Amino acid sequence: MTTRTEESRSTGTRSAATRERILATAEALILQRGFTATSIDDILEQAAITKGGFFYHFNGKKELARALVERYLEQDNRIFTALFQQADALSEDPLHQLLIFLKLFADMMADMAVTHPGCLVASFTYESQQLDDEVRALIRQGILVWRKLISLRLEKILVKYPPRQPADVPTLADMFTSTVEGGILLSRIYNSNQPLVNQILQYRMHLRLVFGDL
Amino acid sequence: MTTRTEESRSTGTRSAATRERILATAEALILQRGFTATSIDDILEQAAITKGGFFYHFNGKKELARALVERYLEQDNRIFTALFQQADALSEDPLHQLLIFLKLFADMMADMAVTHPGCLVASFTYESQQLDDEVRALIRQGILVWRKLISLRLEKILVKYPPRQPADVPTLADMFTSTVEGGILLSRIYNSNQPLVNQILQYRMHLRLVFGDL
DNA sequence: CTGATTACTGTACCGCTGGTACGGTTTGCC
DNA sequence: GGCAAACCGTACCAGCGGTACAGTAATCAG
Repeated sequence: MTTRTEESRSTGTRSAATRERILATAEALILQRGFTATSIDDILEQAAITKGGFFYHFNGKKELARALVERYLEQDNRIFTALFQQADALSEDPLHQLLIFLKLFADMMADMAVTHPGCLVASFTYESQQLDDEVRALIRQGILVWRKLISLRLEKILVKYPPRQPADVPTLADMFTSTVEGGILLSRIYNSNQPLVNQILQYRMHLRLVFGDL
Repeated sequence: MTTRTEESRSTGTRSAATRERILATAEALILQRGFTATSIDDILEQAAITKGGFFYHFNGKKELARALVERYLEQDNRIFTALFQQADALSEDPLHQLLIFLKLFADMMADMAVTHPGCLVASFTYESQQLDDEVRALIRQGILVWRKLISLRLEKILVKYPPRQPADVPTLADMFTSTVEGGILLSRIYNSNQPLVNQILQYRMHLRLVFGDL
């Protein structure tokens, strides 16, 4: 009955696979419905696991939330790192590297089959009261990582390209996060990835204008 | 016991006052905790009303949501209209009018005593599964109004100011919404209004750069 | 092959709360 | 003083998060 998808043969990875199945299912459901609106029973049903099994892996819903945020930030980090590596391989110039990264990112969003499911960080931020301080700290940490990622590149760019207007690096870096989160919201409302893609490209144009590349 | 705050004497405005009290309380709570996580009982307690009284005014939680969105969009509209009127009084030039509007808006956000409570539109978008199609339509409608408001002004600007780069009006208009929503999210996470203000001003700078005002 | 450990299943249960319903009571108004 | 509108009080129930635990299947060490 429990249609196991037969991943992870051999070693003791069975546990990890189940855990991952729970996390993936929970993330999808929470992005659709929100954290509070997603019951544990909902997750159990879709993940084809029993309550006992669930509580074997997680002590409760809050610990699930914690694990979800950690997983999400790690995933996100992997994606960004990969895209930056690609971009860095295509140019030596710090400005062009960042511009290429943004183009690659926009392309990736455009190529998504379905509408962007949303960002767990945003979803949790709007229900932060239901989560522990620890989870909130994790989220803030994640945002700061994104800020740092872009900031480092902006600093390098500043050295080479005098900005057309005085540029505040943290604000310009935060603008990336702001653009993505705002774009995702628009995409959810318009039910299409296009707005998200457009906003990312607009942010890209902003950087080009600020650093006199146009 | 029921500490009525003794507003609205005389005429049959008692009902409207109660209704408004419920709505205001509900909005504050929902922005803090999220829609699903806000129980009717929570609202009853803070609004000093009983369950019976509540259901006299609203058929249920979903209808409350509907009323909240309507109220929110109306409020929002009033604020934007007022700021635009102020801006239009200060300049004849379409570009400068929009720039002044953005400055006024940024100032308003900066002057808020507490951290921006969040946007109901965003909050509901992330829990849209719990709402009727009607509410979702309302939200989309609201977003489209904002787009239109800015688009009309951008069109006028385009006539006078040739853009430095080909400008897509809807995308540039959506960028306002995206900036505000993204900024609000940042402000919630950083627990300060500054990021929101900074993002609005950065959007303002983007427009200045695009339309060659710098 | 065996036995121990891990990784679950299945079931039964509990306290609590969110949402609904509705009969009764107060208040305002002609 | 009578009639609506506005509001109170209470009762009800499904469903939630969480617990407990006995039984069973998979995995691995020796």
